[in-house]
Amino acid sequence: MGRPPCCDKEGVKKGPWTPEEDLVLVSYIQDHGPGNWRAVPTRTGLMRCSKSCRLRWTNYLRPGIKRGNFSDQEEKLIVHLQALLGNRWAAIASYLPERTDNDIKNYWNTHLKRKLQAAAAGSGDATSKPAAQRPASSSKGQWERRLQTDINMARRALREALTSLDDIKPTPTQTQQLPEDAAGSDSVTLAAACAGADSDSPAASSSSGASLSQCSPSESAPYVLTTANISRMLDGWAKKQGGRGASGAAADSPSSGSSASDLSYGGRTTTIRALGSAFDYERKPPVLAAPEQTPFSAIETWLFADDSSNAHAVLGVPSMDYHF
DNA sequence: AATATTCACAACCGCGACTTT
DNA sequence: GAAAGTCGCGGTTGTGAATAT
Repeated sequence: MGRPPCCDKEGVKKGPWTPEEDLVLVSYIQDHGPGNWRAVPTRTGLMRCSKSCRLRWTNYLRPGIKRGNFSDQEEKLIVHLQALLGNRWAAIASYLPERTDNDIKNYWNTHLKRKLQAAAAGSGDATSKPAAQRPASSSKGQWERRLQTDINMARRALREALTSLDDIKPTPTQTQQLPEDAAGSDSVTLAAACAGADSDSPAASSSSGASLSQCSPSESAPYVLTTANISRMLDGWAKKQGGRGASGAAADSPSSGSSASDLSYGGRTTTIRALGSAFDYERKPPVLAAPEQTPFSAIETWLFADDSSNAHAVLGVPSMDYHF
């Protein structure tokens, strides 16, 4: 039932977001939480379509997002999850809570795909062939059937990759945990907590933003922006500008805790000061700290458990034993 | 120094799935 | 059950920065 595109209305702004727009959006979500995106443009006065607002939030403004420089671990995890899941970026992103599906997709398209193609050309190893490179003529149903036969192969490859990283991977007790005051008394690794919401079913392969909300026992908790998160967000802008040789004055002082940031944004320079007072509605501690390590423990547990039926118990995902 | 090319990433678009009426 | 509305996903594009010529 065709519906008109949501963004073809006159007066709807497109293109890069300004800091002012970001602040308006963040402020609104701070008060109301994400969701009901349809209402966001009218209630905030933003001349953006609802889809654009949602995208901006989930891909850029949402707290807990790590930007830039994918680690070796993350890279390997993405490669193998892509082999396992195909181009289901939202599902892959649910295993990397700090990364957005868009980020992962971009990184895949710009770095990893090329890398793998070069590697495949060198080795001719068909087993490492990404799912995206499988014949496009395969229907989804056919692909799903192949998943069962591919899965052991992919798991083995992932196990090997992670085994080679044993020296640098965190111990299970070092994996990221939700702060007790935000997540309740149970310590739960993010990977496990979020994977529980993912379940790899089409209906549940939500964006990482949705996963966040599902991870939270309290609907509003993950979206509370602290000054630290906002500062980090601004540092991201500044770093980006600095990294690209633009006029980001804060580029060489990441996470400096400075109360003022000079930001070059869309060709303009904006100075934002005293964000703490600008975000007086901060009420709760950050739910997601900025961890240095990607949580692998649950995935590894699953991998090293030869009984694939344990997957749902370990990761909180449905058992993979499909019946065809 | 000027121009062309490549790279990286934010944002847009179309579609399918899901929900509501 | 059908229609309409909304949301989320994946593919693609546009643009600015970096690099090469």
